[in-house]
This record gives sequence, C-alpha cells and structure tokens, in this order.
Amino acid sequence: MSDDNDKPRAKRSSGSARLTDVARVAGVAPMTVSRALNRPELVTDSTRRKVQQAVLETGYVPNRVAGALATSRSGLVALLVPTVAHALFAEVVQAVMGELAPRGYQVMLGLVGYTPAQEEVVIETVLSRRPDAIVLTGCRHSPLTRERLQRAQVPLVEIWDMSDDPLDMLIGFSHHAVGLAVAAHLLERGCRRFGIITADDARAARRVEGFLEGIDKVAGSACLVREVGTPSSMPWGREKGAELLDTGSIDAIVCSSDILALGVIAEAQSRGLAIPDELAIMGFGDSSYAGASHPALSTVRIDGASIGRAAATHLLRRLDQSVFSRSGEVLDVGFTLIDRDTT
Amino acid sequence: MSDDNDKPRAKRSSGSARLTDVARVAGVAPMTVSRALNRPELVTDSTRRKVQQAVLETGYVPNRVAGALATSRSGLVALLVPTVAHALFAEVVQAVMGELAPRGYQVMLGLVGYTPAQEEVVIETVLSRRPDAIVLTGCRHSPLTRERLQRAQVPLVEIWDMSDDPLDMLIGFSHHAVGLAVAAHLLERGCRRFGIITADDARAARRVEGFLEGIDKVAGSACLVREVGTPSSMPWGREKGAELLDTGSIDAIVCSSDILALGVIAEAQSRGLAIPDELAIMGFGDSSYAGASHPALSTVRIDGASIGRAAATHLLRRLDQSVFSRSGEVLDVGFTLIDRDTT
DNA sequence: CAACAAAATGATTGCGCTATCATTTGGCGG
DNA sequence: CCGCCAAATGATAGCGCAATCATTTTGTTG
Repeated sequence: MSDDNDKPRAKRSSGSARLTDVARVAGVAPMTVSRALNRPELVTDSTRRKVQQAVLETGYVPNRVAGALATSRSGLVALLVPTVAHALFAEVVQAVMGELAPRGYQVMLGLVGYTPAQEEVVIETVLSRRPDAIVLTGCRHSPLTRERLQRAQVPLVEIWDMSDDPLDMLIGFSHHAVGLAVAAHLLERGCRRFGIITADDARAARRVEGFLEGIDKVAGSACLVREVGTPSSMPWGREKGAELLDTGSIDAIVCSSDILALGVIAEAQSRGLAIPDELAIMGFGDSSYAGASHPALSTVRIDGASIGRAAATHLLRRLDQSVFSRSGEVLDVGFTLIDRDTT
Repeated sequence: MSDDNDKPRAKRSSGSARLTDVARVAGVAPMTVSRALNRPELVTDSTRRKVQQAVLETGYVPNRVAGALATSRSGLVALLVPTVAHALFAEVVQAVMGELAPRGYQVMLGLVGYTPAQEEVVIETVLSRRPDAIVLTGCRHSPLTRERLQRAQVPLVEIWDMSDDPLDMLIGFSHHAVGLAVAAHLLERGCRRFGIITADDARAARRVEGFLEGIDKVAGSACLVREVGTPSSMPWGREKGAELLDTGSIDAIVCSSDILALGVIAEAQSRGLAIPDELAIMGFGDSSYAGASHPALSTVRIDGASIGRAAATHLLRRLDQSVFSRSGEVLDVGFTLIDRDTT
C-alpha cells in the first residue's frame, strides 16, 4: 500500500500522476488505461470502472502534450486575428471557439496585428506547436509566410477578405466591394466632396481604393484621406474629422470603423452641423452601439459570428477526414450597408 | 547528396523535417543543432552558421510539442475569461497577450462562461495541456476546480474579483464595493426608488448585493431587480427598462453593463423622461462609447488592460524563478466611478 | 465440450526533442 | 611542444503517451 517504491526514479520532473500510476492502482496495463479513457467502447465495463476509480484516487489528469507527440494530433486550432480589442474580431473569436470547444479542440490565439512582418513571426511560432488547423485573418501574406503555410500541410481557412488565389479555403468578403458600395450610396445621397478617416491597415486601404474607384468618374467629386494611429478611438475620429471639416469643403466623411465615426459625429455636433444634410457620415462594422448614437450611425455590417462559425465547421469537417488535401473553396459572405440617420 | 536513404522508415507520421534531418545536412550531431537554435551562445559561430544554413535548406520548423514533453515546459499560458464578446474582457486578453508574446509564450484561450460547471470542464481540459501558467477570471470556483488547480502546481493569477483566500495570486477589485459606491452616488443625487437590470452572472450579483446593502438603511428607499438573458444588449436594456418604468415608481436604474444602460437611455428618451432629473442611469464598464451617448453615460470604469498587464508581468516574474511556490499576494486595483450626464 | 473466432488486454516501440552525462577540440603557459 | 583546463561537441536516455502487434480471455457453435 505504500506509495514509495524501491527504485528511486529521480528523473521524474512533473510531480503529477501518469498513466502508469493509474495502471498500477487499477491493476491493469497502461495501455488498457489509455483505452479506457480514450476509446471506452473497447474495454469491458468492469475494467472501465476500475480505471475510473483509479483516476479519482490518483487525481490523474492526462498529459495531452505527450498524447499529441504520440499521435501527432495536437488538438489545438490556431486562431489568428489582428486584435481582439476590436468587437468585430472578438465576435469571430467567440464564434470559432463556440464551435470548436464542444468537439474537444482548444484554441491557441495569436494576434497578428496589421502588418505582414508581425504575421510572419506569429505564424512561425504557431506552426511550431503543430496545430491541427489554422484560422487566419486576411489573405495577403509575405512570400515566406505563404511558403511556410503551404509546407505545413495543415487545414487552413483564411477569413475576412477575398482573393482568387487562397492558400486553402477562404471565407470572407471583398473590401474593395465595400468601398464601391459606400461610394455608390453616398453619391446617390448627393454627396460629392468626401473625406476619409482610416486606420493604417491594408484591408481598410482596399476599402478606400474601392471607394475612390467608385467616385472616380463622377463630375465634381473629390476626396481627402486622413490616417489615424492605433487603436482607432473617438478622439482620433474627432481630431481628424475637425481637420477635414476645417478645409471647408467636405460634405461626407467615411470612417474605417464605427468608433471613429462616433468621434466625427461629436465634432460635427459641436460645430452645429446638420447631419446628414450638411455632413453625411459612414462607419464600418455595425458595432452594438452604432444604432444607439444620435443620430443613429449609418454603417456597413459584417457578420463576424457567421464567418467564424463557417470557418470552424468547415475545419471540423476536414479534421474528420484522415487525409489532408487542400480545399480551394472560396465563400463570399458579403456585407450589408445599413442606412440609418447619418447618411 | 541523395535525400532518399536505404532503410525505409515507414513509421514517420509527419512529413516535415526534424532536428536529425537538420543535423545530417549540417554535418553535426542533433544535440548541437538543438543548442545552436535554443542556446546559440554555447556554439561556435561557424557551427551556428552551418546549422542556420541547414535549417533554411530543410525548411525546418521546430516541434515544440516534443520540446515541451522533453523539458516539461509547454510555453503556453492559459487565459480563461467568461467571454471575449465583452469589451472589458477583450481588453484583458489583449493586454495579457501583449506582455506574453514578446517573451515567447503563447496564449491558450478558454471561455469559461459565467457558471462554475462550465469552468470545471474548461479547467480540466486546460490542465491537460500542462500550461506553464494560468490567468483565471474570478475567484469563486467549485471545490473540484479548486482542488485540481491546487494539485496542478502551476503559477496562477485570479483576476477581476476580490477575496481573502486566493488560490495563488489575485489581481482585481471588489464587486461588492462597486455596488456600495454606486448606491452612495445615487443616494447623494437624491434617488430613492431604484431599479436594477443585471445579467445572470455571479459577480454582477455581488455588485447588486453591495448596492442593496448600500441603500438598505436609507428611509424611503426601494429596489426592483430584473434579470436579462445572454448576451447583454441594448434591446434587453430597453425591454427591462420599460418593465421597470411601467411600475411607475423608479427614479434611477442601475445596469450591469453599459450596453444595457444604452437601451435604458433609449427607452427613457422615447418616453420623454428627463435624464437625470426624472430618471438617473448608471452603466458598468466605461466602454469606448459610454462618453459618446447622449446624454453621456455615468458608469464605473475598470482598467482591464492594467489588470491584464499586471497579471502577465507577475506570472513572467514567477516563471523566471525555477522553483514553484504560491504567492498569496492580493492586489486591489480598484475602480473609478465616472459621473457623466445620466446621474 | 472441443474448436474456433472475436473480444479484451498486454508488451513493445517510437513520436521529436533536450538533460545529462562523456568525449573531443582548442588555447595557452611553462 | 607537452600537458592542462575550458570550451565545444557528441552519445545516451528518457519525457508520457498511443500505434501496433502479440497474447490471453470470452463467447459461440456444432
């Protein structure tokens, strides 16, 4: 009954119980314990009970690091987003985790920021963990990143963007198309002299491109662009909004996020400008508070939760298959222009 | 020069290069490659260069699963929050990751929701990954969870709460004290007939308790409580706000989050109630938009980023020490009552 | 109840890496 | 130029688990 044994096994590093400890207590072979825990249907009821009892007695918690090495399945899914400080991406994270957790996968979160250089570093460290799948925000990567991801032979979903040449699967929307849609909307409202307030972010830049293309051919149209620092915030919106309004020739301001737009609203109100007649304002993201501002903010809604869910369910399907093959599928979930009271 | 070799080693499961492959190409022993990559100061410049060259040629990406098993250090920190859909916790996640990533730790994110039962499941799966440290939101756990965490001998920081009996370190604030402070504030404003709209969340419940205690002895005071479903949202705030206002005897409404308060503001405005004279409103969290609402929302500010940073830096310090010992430290970072225009 | 198949259990081995030795190499004073 | 010490490198042995195959037990059937 003594726990001490004759041969001092000094090499043990972790103090916790192992599979063999459980096996000894249960009076079976380690392999039987492994089966009782992972494939209980392969074991008789009586041994299963003995093992469960032994697990309780020893306080055994399986070591999935060892399990992962033995099976080369880590049970981890890497989820890479620019930030979680932004509600849109937080929504994606929440949705992905909601799908994966019930299936026993855990999420390794990585923040890749908005530059390929950051992404490169994060991708390498993430790959060293041998994740079973990867969800990666964006689809413009450095050549090195592309090569590494391709070599890795890991099911991958790029999200939140659109491309003809995805690394594997792609679920997202076209930022260029968002820009075009916003331009069309504001032109229809009669706006011609535009200001843009945008974060320094490649995808926001493509929305700007789309917007500029949308107004390009229209007589009398003009556009000034202002960039803000990170993170986007109301004060930034207000400051850059003031700069734009000071030029005296702006009748609409488009922002790369709702929070910037809120700052612009504040600035416009302090100047006594009528919204949307003297100044139209567009946000991006349809944050929870967008409908609550006064006036209610017109914006572009992206369904982050549905992108996250789709990415996760797609990966789960792939993970159920044993063979690895690239998907090549591209799913455009689109976006919705929400016309409230600021346009 | 041929890559094929005589003995077919069929057992290889992953197709990617291993340490031994790099070693062969570099013409050194595997151990030397390991050193060149992990402790480069122990290796001469010339061998370091040979190894780097071989790494490039083979496209080697270290397998940290194997490394973790060998060293019993996983390089993972588990970060457990109720949700990331809420900006307050997203802020914590962002801050923790910001501190840990530069030091080579990766974050395993877990969502524990608001119930001990969910927490219990998540904690077990998280512990099976043998994280090097854990950041856990809240400090009221089931007995089983407490026992598992104690056995695990992992540096742990509980956050976002206050207790006399932390499992290890604790960094947070007292929800009870928040309730007391809000009560004192509103009483001073002359409010007596209170309504509370709260999420079904143990910590929010303790804020409510504190609030009730705060108004308990005051003549003529009364309080009605309404619970909302998950997730908290403006419509919930509006609906429950309407219910409370319909009772005809409410002069202040306290909400468990800013977003609920926004809903109450909308309802009050639609009824033409003067804020704060006819109805005072308090939020919780000081979300980015709280100052932007009309009228600007009075709320309680929690510095999630600083809690996250403190937790991470504390853990990093502990991880630098080789011996494990519990800390027992308790750090109350407090909160700030922000008195804007709704009270 | 023998004979056999199927189910249950066990023994062995290796996943890819690093800790811990043992061994070799290089530098330097005498 | 030898001998000595330190620095550099190498060989060995696990880390804890599960895949695989070998063995034992159980159940079935004529």
